[in-house]
Amino acid sequence: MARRTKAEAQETRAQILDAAEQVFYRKGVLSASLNDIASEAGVTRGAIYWHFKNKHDVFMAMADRRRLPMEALAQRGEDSNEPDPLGRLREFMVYLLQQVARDPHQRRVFEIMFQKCEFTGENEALLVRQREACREAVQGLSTTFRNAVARGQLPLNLDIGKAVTLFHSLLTGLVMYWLFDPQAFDLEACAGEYVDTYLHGLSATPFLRHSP
Amino acid sequence: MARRTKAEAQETRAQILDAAEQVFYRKGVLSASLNDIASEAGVTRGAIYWHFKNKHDVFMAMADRRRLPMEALAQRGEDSNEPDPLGRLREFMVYLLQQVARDPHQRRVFEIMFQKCEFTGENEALLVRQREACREAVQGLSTTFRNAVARGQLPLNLDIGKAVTLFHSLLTGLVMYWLFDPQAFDLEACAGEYVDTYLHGLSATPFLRHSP
DNA sequence: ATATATACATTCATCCATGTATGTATAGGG
DNA sequence: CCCTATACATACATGGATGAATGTATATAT
Repeated sequence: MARRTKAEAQETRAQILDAAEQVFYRKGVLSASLNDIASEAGVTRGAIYWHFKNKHDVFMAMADRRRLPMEALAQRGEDSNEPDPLGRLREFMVYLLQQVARDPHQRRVFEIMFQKCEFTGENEALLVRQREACREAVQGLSTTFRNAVARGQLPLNLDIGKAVTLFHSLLTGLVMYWLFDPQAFDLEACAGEYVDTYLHGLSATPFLRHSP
Repeated sequence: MARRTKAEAQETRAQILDAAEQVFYRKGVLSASLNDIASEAGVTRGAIYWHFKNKHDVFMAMADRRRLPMEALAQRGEDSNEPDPLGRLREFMVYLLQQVARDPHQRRVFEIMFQKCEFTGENEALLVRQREACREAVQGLSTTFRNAVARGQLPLNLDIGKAVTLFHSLLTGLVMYWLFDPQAFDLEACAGEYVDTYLHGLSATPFLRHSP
């Protein structure tokens, strides 16, 4: 086999990333060899080295590809014209949780990140990137929360920073716990209930308030 | 150097585990070689192979050693004579969170488990063990919650299973988020507030209730 | 006091993953 | 129609980690 057309080349690139996702999931990122990925993709290591610099490069590309398509959903609450920012927030949370429970792709990528990856050496770059992405998300969420306060959906003296921290912790914790032990509880069915408990708490709790 | 006394041998064993903790933290479990651990401990690989079967064995031993000394604290709420099970629960939660924030050892071990370890191949055994330990903990916590209900500290129709799931998710999420980005929030200072929000929510929320 | 098991250190053989260098057939531009 | 960059496959050199084998000096039991 030799030179393919450009479209075909992009196809093999995608196949390599698909294969990487599978192999990373089965063997872990560090334990997976480029040979494993190559044979899973039906190519040789040469193909991988043509499209990517090394395994780390493959890993970054794989992580990038499944960039949550949820950002759009999340940002709907940031619009100050949105009459129901809290509703959008709820939608987003439930959707995220159920998506993890339903979509095997999402689940695999999360599982790779949480359980099959060492964030060390080169890979620490990914941690840094995710940290930055997370901080941006926190900014956006803060806006949504402020909108909800302005619309009277949340108390005026709510400590938004702490609310966002709890938001993030709840989602992270539920996803991690469920990936850790899927039989422990039914994430898809109960997502709404957990989210509602959190949201209701924001209004009902005497905590999470500004001091003055 | 040659044969040491039994006490000295136990000392070198401990040194090896200390070194493993350091090296695992710096390089990740899989990336760390037994040479790294040996030189960090001031011994040769021979010593490690004497005390342990292989790297995986070292890893398991390390994980075992720092078995949370919190179990005792957690179990205080399981005693049906305890007049304030909810108080013990709160104590435990706050203690756990603050311990992670304060004790570098605890923090390192958690960070190794969450960020510097691939749960794959041999290491999956650890996941299984932790899952079992977690399920036992869930049993104990359920007892504590039932005691709290019996004492009138929590509503009668509280869905204890879901309450425990939220409990676990909240702690996991807060610890993970903070280890992921320690500058995002002050875990030590705010631990109590987050815990109180959760506990208050258990009573105040209309959710997490049994259907009948 | 001696023998033996112990607690390591040292050495060796092997394997496997990586990176690179080289080969090669073809797509696509001039 | 030809040339060259492309899209891989193949071959090779290297290094580092593992596990086992062997060496060795000394606790310790008898």
